Amino acid sequence: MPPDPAPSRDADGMRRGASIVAVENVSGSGSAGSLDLRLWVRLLGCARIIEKQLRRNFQEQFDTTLPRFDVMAALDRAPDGLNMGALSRALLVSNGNVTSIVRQLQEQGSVVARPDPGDGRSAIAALTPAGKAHFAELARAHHQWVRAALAEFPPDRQEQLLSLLGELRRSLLGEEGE
Amino acid sequence: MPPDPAPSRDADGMRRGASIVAVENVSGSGSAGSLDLRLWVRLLGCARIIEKQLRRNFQEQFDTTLPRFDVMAALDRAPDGLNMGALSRALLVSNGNVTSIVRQLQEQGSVVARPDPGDGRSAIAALTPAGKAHFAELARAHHQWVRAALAEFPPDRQEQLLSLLGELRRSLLGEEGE
DNA sequence: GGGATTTATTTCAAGCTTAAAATATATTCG
DNA sequence: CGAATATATTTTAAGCTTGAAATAAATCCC
Repeated sequence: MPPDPAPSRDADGMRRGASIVAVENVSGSGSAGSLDLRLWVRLLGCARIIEKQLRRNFQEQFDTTLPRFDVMAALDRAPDGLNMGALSRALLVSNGNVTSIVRQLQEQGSVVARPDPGDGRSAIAALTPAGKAHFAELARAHHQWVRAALAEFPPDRQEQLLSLLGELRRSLLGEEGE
Repeated sequence: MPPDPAPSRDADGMRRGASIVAVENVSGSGSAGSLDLRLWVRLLGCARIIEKQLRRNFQEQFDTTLPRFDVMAALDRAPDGLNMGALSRALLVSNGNVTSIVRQLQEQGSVVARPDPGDGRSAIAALTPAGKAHFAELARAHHQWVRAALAEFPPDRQEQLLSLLGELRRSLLGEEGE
């Protein structure tokens, strides 16, 4: 039998957070890459660092996942429930994806799905009381994790960044209101 | 037989790009949510919008994926090749993940793995000439997509955002050099 | 009413992702 | 040398993700 009870001293099965990072200064002219490429790489990198922490926290502290949290959050804001299509639109994920996540939540008792009286094709998913309570706990922890992640980044910078990202988002989407 | 040859008029199996978006103003005090939560949601949203476009472009125009591109990019910058561990560290993904992506690239002829003469445990992966050529094409397209995505966002804003994200990244990581 | 079309959802195949377990090869040091 | 330990990698189980195909129910319109 192996003599070490250590949980995992093997290779590194946990780092993550940047993917495209490797693209930094590739295919560009100089060694620094072009402005737009560098911006994209850095944006993705920051998002992944935080996302990774959140995912890990959800897994370790609540044995759940970010997508499940997303679905619960959407349902929490819809007291009368939502059908699959509405959930899919709210979360911007594919329809088939919602199916399996809702199934998980049903199995764990956080969600119920009742047939839509007005449309035989749809069922309406909603949080159970237990699900609502569970979500409240998750949301509190989630907010705390985000706060902790951004704790060293001063509020005035946060304001600036928020505003700049708002501009970016508008330019990425329609640019309506030019 | 169904009379329409249309590729897909069914439900929406493609939207995506924000996930956590649903959390906007949840569990907060007011309707706007706290600053840090809003910042996080917006950051993730922007990253996903671009990421999604890139992924779709890779799929549709080159029948490949972002992770495969990442591995090729890392190998392109290492003329002598890299072993799995180095790749895993460079890309910040798990070791097991690299294994399967490299396998795909080997099967498609873009990568070869030769045994490391100095270490029997390692094999060194490197781009083949065909892989190098293919990557050059992919990188050109990738840069063009990023440029196009950010085209409406003015360069001075890009500079500002780049710098602010640099600060954010530093604060997320060590904060070394305070 | 009833066929054609549209809409809501599920199922499916393929691929990414991780963490943990399993292998296999080095390295250390007694 | 040889056992203990460390390192490199693969395999595996579980879950997310998408897009396409398959159902099934509703709507349109002749």
